[in-house]
Amino acid sequence: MTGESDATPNNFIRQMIEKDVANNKHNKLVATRFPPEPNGYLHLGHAKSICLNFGIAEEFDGWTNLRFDDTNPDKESEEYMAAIKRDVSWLGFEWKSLCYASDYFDQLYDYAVQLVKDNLAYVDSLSSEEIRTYRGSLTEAGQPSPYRNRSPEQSLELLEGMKKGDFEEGEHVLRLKIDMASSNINMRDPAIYRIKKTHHYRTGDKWNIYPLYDYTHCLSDAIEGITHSLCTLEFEDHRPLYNWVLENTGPPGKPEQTEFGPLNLEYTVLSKRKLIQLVTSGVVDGWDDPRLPTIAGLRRRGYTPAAIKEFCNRIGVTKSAAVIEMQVLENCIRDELNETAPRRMAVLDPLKVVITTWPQDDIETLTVANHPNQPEMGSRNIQFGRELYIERSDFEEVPPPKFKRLISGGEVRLRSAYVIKCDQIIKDDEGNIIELHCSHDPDTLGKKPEGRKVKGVIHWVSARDGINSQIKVYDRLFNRPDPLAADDFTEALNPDSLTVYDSAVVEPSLKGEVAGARFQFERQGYFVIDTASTPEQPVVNRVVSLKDNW
RNA sequence: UGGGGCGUGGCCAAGCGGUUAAGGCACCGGGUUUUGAUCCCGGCAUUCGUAGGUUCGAAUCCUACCGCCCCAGCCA
Repeated sequence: MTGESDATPNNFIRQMIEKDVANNKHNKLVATRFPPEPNGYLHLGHAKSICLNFGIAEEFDGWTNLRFDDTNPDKESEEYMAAIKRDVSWLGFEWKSLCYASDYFDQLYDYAVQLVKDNLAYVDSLSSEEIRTYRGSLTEAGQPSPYRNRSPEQSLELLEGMKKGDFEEGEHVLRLKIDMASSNINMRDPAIYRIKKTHHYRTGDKWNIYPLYDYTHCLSDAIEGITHSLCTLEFEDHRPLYNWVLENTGPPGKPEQTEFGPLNLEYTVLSKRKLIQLVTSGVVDGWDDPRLPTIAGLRRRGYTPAAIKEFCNRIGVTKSAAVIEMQVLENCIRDELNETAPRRMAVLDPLKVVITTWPQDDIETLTVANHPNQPEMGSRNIQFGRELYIERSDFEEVPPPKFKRLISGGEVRLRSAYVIKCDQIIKDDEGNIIELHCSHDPDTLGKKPEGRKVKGVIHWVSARDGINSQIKVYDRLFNRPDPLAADDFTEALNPDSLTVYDSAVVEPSLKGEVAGARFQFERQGYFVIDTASTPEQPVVNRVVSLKDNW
């Protein structure tokens, strides 16, 4: 692909790992994990993490686990797990092991029991509101819970009761005993187990308590032998806790957490919570709506794994909170499809043209290259006849300055065919242009016209042979670059994010193309055959427009 | 006003005491072109948040200040 970054992506994490390997750290092993919670579909932000985790392990001959962080059965589902697996695979990555945090529930519980015995954890019986109050604030130290000095024996008994289901949700919680006065709020005796009597899709009804993230994640990393635990910036404050748990439980592995900046993209949202809101409210048509920055949405939109990976390369990995412009993403898919997509012609908004100088029933077969600079992509035949369709926007009665297309009395080149001249405009009673009568210059097929210059070229489709297609053109989902900065982000939704062209006409060669096939419709953009296509009528999504410097 | 981070052109981002301060996206020219695309050529930071300091030499080291992001779930 043109423009593809040739160098290995260099960033501070890669440099750190390179150093680790050189220093024989972790016995030169680079083991990473991609640990999504199965509570939604993956999006571009996850793609960045996936490319980083799988990419870096691959580069250093290590491995990567896919681990579901399934510690909150209230929000998680198997549908999401299936979608996540499909998306990671589609991106082209292979995990070493498919893991689940729930696989470690027994071990996690054993470690918790040991922490209680070591007087490093206790059962607190304060309500969640009381715990919040006791925690203090950003500027005030917290106060110890009255239950903090409960004896290990008593805590153990209560913990056992919590596990067996003797208590109601919220009655007790298991907390680490660290430092209520810590300037890092995460260290003020964080809860590590809560009572939750929810059925778990993997462990069934075995557990009435479920471990929390800070406790689960580091131990899961250690148990799996992860060496480099890469996560986003918001967990930076959690690193001391991550290390505290590992130091005080002593699992076999010694993973180290390193944080990088999350992805932000203009004119969209990359937050599972916000995305789920758009999906459930019906603002968009499911998780794979082509307007969404989900992997499933991008796939349906016509993006390729290579383009998404290239995007991840181009944006880099740093510790700053970067906001990437949409053009960076768009240019990745343009660069790829410019090279690989066969060219076709399609008219989204048809305007009929009658070539009055062309005999009524004559048909001429034209052989047209599938790609202007790649002859190896071959050619196809298209029919030229008396009646054609051109794009309504390619004709102007009162043209703006520098308009290079068809005007009254003017000439224009029909792409791969003849130069025509507009002789007459036909209008209906209301004054709408319904048809154009043109004459053609028979001496302009494959050659320049004699004695004059025709600068415009427009696309067309034969009225007799063209087939109807539904073409969907997408625009940005939000009309401001930072929708989350609005009081209510749904108010920033772009009402014109989808335009459907029901009477589009495409070359007959598009008939029967399989979903996922990509083309360039000349002068317009790159398009992909949608899964909703039927053998009779192709349904086509616009991936991205061509650049338009006019 | 506690703690943790981040500040290099419009947006990303290399840079790791001695370089004319990479590269991509965007933008502005000019050339080729039967896609206003692609491609090609050229332009685009005397300066690295600001102010001091160290040094023969600072985007890189030190100090202070300024700005922005994250943290007070029994979410992850």
